[in-house]
Amino acid sequence: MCQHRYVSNTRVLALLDSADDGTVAAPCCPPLTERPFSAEEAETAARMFKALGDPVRLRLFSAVASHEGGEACVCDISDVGVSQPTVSHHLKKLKDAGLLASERRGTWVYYRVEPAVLAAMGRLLTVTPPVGRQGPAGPA
Amino acid sequence: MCQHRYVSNTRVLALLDSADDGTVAAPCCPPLTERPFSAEEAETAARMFKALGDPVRLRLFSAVASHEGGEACVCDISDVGVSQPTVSHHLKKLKDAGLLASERRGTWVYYRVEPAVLAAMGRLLTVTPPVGRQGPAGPA
DNA sequence: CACTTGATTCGACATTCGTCAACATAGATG
DNA sequence: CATCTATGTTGACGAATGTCGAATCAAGTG
Repeated sequence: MCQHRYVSNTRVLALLDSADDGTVAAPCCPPLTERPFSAEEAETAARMFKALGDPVRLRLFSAVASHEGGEACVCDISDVGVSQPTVSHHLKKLKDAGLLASERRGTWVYYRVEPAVLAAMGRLLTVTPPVGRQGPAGPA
Repeated sequence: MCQHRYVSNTRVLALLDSADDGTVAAPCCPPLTERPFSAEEAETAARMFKALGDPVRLRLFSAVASHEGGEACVCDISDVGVSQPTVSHHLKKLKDAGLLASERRGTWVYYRVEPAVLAAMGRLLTVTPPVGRQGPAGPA
C-alpha cells in the first residue's frame, strides 16, 4: 500500500446534484423506464454500462469513488489480483468511458470519479417520480 | 407492430422503494462510493452492468421497462434492427442476469422488468449523503 | 390435419475483450 | 547522468460476445 498524502479534497462528490459549475451533468438519456431508448441513446448509455461491466473495473472504480475526496493514486487501488499493465488498461477504459479523470502529480497518477456521469447513470436507473416533478435545478 | 391487449398492470414499478412485500430488493452491494467492492460483490454487480452494456439489450430493456405495466411481448419490442434469433438471444441474457422475467401466455411471450434488481442497481450509483448519515433506511 | 405466425435453439463466424510479458516513459534521487 | 520507482503502451493469444441462417418448437386458424 502506498497511502501517501492525498490532497484532502474536502469536496465529497455531490453526484446527484448538478455540477457546481453549472454544467448539466451529462444529459445522455432519460430514465430507462420513461420511454424506449433510441439507437443513439442506447449506444451512449451502453458504453457507460459496459465500462462497469467488468469485475476488475468495478473494483477499481469503487476503490477510487470510495477513497478520500473521491480520488486515489493507482498504487492505492491496484491490488485487485491482476497485473499492473492490466490495471492500467482498465483504468484507461474507465477514463475513455468518461467515468474517471486522471491527473499526474509528481511520481503518482491520481484518478478521480467524474461526478456528472455517475449522476447521469443513477438517473437512468431511477424511476420517474409518480408526479411529474421536472427541472433538475435551474441552469441558473 | 402487435400491440395486443397487455394485462394492464396498474402497478407502476416502485423501484427505488423496497418491495411492498417487505423484501429488501436484491441486497447485492453497497453504493459504489461507500467502500471498495470485494471481488464477490464486483462479480455480482458487474454481471448486471454487463447485461446493460450492449446497445441492443439496453433498447430491449428500455422498451420493456417503459411499456404499459412494465411488461411487453417480444413482438412489440423486437424492432431493434437485428434478427429475431438475436433478439431472443439478448432477452435471454437479460433474463439470465435477473433483470427481466418472462412468461408465456398463449402464443406470445411477455417480458417484464424485475423491479428489485433495477432498484439495487440504482442504489449502487447513488452517493451516500455528504453528512455521515448511515442507516440505509430512508429518512422517509 | 395442414398451414401460418411467432419464439427458441443450433451451428458457424468475425469481432471484441481481458490478460499477460516485454518494453517505453515520467519523475525522483543519488 | 545513472538508476530506481510508478505508470502507460504494445503485441500476442485464448476466451467470450454479437450476429446470422437454418432448423425446430409452440400456439392459433382454416
